[in-house]
Amino acid sequence: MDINCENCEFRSLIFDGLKDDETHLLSLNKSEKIYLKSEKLVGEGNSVNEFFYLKKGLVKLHKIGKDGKDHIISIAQPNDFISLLSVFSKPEYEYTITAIEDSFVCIIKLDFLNKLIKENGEFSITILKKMSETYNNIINTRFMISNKHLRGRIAYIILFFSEIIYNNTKFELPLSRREIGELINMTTENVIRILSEFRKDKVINIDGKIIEIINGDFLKKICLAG
Amino acid sequence: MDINCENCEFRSLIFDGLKDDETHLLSLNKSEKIYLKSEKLVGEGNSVNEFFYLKKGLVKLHKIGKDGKDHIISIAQPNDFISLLSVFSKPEYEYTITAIEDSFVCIIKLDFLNKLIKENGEFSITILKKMSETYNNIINTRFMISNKHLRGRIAYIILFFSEIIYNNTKFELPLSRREIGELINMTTENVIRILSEFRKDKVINIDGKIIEIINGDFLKKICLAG
DNA sequence: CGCGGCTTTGATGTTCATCAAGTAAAGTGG
DNA sequence: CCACTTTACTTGATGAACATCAAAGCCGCG
Repeated sequence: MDINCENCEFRSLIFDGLKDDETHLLSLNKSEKIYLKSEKLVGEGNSVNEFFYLKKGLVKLHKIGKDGKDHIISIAQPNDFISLLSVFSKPEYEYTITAIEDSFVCIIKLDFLNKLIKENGEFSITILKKMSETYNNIINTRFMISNKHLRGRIAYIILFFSEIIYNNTKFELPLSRREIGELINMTTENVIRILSEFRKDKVINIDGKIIEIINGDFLKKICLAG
Repeated sequence: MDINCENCEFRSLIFDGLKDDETHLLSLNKSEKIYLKSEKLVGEGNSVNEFFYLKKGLVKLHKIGKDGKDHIISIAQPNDFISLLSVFSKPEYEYTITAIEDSFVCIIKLDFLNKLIKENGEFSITILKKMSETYNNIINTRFMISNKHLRGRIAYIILFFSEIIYNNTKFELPLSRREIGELINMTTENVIRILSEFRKDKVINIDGKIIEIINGDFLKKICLAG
């Protein structure tokens, strides 16, 4: 399981900036792990001493609201630093991270990462940029979703999985209807209602969790219109 | 106007970590400026080559949505790095920043800041932490607001200005009713309606933009209840 | 003085959550 | 492997929360 980081095919642009000796040290300070679908990587309140890098799979970042219901903050995909949100500001995770597909994760000791940042100026700039992008992405997405009507949100989420995650007009939803509601702020019933509506209007085909986009232009129009 | 950074009374914890010669260089690479209420510091699309640090006053970070309406993302207060959101990930600002009170700002050249980050490892960690906090704060606030009913949102915003910004149960709102709506996602009419309701119920006093909290416990209850 | 922007209140309609009820699917224990 | 329980999915009916529309008063400003 333990691959040398020098040859890691997944090594992101971030770690490409490291010097050879640093990359070698990285090999010694990381571990790798597979999490199965619905397995928890970290829980809200867990102490932060590692840094998770998603190589393969899909995870959700979520948190229980004061209403007692679960809310999904974002979906992370391969090459994302999935613990970026909590790692520098708090001693404990503010969110729970759960695999929504079988996921292959690279785990780096936080002490080592901090050392790298302190010693390698270029690397620290790269991390700053990546972090800024990650956060901006989340804020922009949440902003967009909260300004859409239900039909627009469903259109958005279908296009998100089709274009951003699976790069295919036909794909299997990694989330239940309830989870989709938790992600885009609507009730399970309405998720189903609007999916059915799109099916009746021949915008998509639905077969359980398999979604196929028939009229992508319409979805894009609805998504933009809000 | 140009004060040496060594003696700057506003110098935040961030810059306290600098070495003496770096602090001196900071003096040479910064300028200071006063923006009057409703004056724009930067506009969406402006190129990012400076870093703004708010010494005194209050600014809003906002952006035009696809609906053509303005939306306020967050309010920044003294000691905040107000351009933190765009500065590392994009060549242009994604948001507009406008003073909502007369504001005193310290402007640092971005080149110099990048140099500091590369050369001073401790400083780069401090910036990472500050950035993480800023972003987390925004995400948590937006999350909280979007999960509240209108009355809860108004209660929240009154408490926000009272407790976080002005530290006083009586204060002058720096925002118009419309802007409050833009900040907490509701229409101007409903902002007014619920403020009036709170006034009738003797929860607050209103005199134009002057708000005085009478029943703070009730506000806290409503704010928490959602 | 008149115009536009801010504030206020009331009436109306739409969007959406909630409630209810039923079917299908999936996990659990004997 | 089957009965049992739970969880996911689905549809319809109802009502609450909220946006929109309309109208009027107020104030600052050219």
